[in-house]
Amino acid sequence: PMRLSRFHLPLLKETPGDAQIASHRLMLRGGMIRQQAAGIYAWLPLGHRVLKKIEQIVREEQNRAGAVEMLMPTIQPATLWHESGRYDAYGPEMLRITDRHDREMLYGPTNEEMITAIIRSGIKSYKALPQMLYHIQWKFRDEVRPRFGVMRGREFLMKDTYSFDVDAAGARKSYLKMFAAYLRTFGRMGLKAIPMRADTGPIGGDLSHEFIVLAETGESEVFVHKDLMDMSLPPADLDFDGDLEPLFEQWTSKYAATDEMHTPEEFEAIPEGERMNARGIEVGHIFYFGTKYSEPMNAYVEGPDGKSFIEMGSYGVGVSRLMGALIAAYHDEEGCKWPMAVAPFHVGLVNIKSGDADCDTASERLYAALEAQGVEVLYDETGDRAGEKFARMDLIGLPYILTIGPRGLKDGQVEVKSRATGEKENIPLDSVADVIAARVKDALAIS
RNA sequence: CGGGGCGUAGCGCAGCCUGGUAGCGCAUCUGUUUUGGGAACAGAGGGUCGCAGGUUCGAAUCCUGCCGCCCCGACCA
Repeated sequence: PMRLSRFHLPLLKETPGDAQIASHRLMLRGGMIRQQAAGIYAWLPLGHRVLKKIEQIVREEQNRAGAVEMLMPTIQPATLWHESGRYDAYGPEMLRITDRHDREMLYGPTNEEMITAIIRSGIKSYKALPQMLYHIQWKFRDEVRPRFGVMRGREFLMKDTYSFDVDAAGARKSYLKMFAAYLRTFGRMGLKAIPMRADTGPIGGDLSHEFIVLAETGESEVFVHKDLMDMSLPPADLDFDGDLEPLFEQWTSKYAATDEMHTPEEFEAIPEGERMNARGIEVGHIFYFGTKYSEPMNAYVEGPDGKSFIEMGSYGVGVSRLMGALIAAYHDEEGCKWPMAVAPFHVGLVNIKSGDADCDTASERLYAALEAQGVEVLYDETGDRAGEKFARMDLIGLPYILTIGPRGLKDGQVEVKSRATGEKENIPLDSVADVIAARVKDALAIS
């Protein structure tokens, strides 16, 4: 709960010249981010709240799937990367740093090496496997060309999970858990993310998928079977330890590929009315890569048949990029239209005539009542003009905008506007807190 | 990394070609009148013109070098 006058919310009426796409434009105009260098952004209070909401949904679904949270540092020693051979292989995308003792360090672009080192020193027996660990941490990749604001930043927040299994069959199970968890994660945010087969590199097999949200401004071209658009999400009580093969089969039997994995003959075999050609944003990527790191880094377990290298997979979600994808999916000319699950506040409360004793009293009471019910409220108690207040609320895109003014108050009514539909209704002042609280709970319960 | 463009007040821009006291709109501050969907009027404040060097009596403007940022391509959570 927050009073607007105390919140740092620097809005821009005009669009900064360097923002080319809607999500970037609205994040700047809505006071969510400010650029500090090419591809590097400060997260202002409003943007930070959304980022934390996204992060929390990702976290809950990881936990549900049985992954365990930890936190690895952003700065890593180069020694680990020499072991895997990637220090030389990674190239200029990796930001290399030298410390005061002339030691080679780097700002982590990913964490396979570090987590492998941690596991190899912490696990000796095959009985300790499987394990799945994740963290949500800032990464840095010195992209040749950062662009589209937070969609392709150099610094970005990523959730990365790593799985460790005794054998390939176990690794497949871990992979399927993350596959299911990702479907739920993106679905809960209101995004339709479609898993698409991805390049598995030298490992081969069918165990790499990109999760792609369809959006006009997406960076990659995608080809999908229309049926995938109507697929329902795995339920909240999905048994992650049960058999996930049918679910995997259901989602992967229909054609879905990005341009680099696209096979036109196969796609054109689908009846024309069922084909879809669109653009998309990659919000997640899962890999099974076997012993690619465990072998060079000598991460093994002892089993009945002697020692074996640990079978690994890694699973990434672009948390900060998701915020851009969400705006791409939910906005109009006036501003953002946040789904309840990721909205920075659930409702905006507008006192349209602050200074008027009746309006002030009613607004303060409603503010307190909503807060008491756990509703997150941004309360505009400023003396600005009505038009500015409404435009501001539309721009930042909170799901409900409650307006208290002399006109409605005369009849004991509060105007409630849904940002998503634009519909307005009047609700009695003495019941509006209950009604709205119930709706917010409802919207959040869809998970 | 190739190609293109930009850098002037918090934001959006003009001025540069043709050198001569730094401009406009929005925002901000003060006052008055307003107040139910981005108010009106009056006044005010705010600038190392990206940085450095050069040419010139004089440089935002011309020349050289550097830095930063954006766009298009090749590459990627």
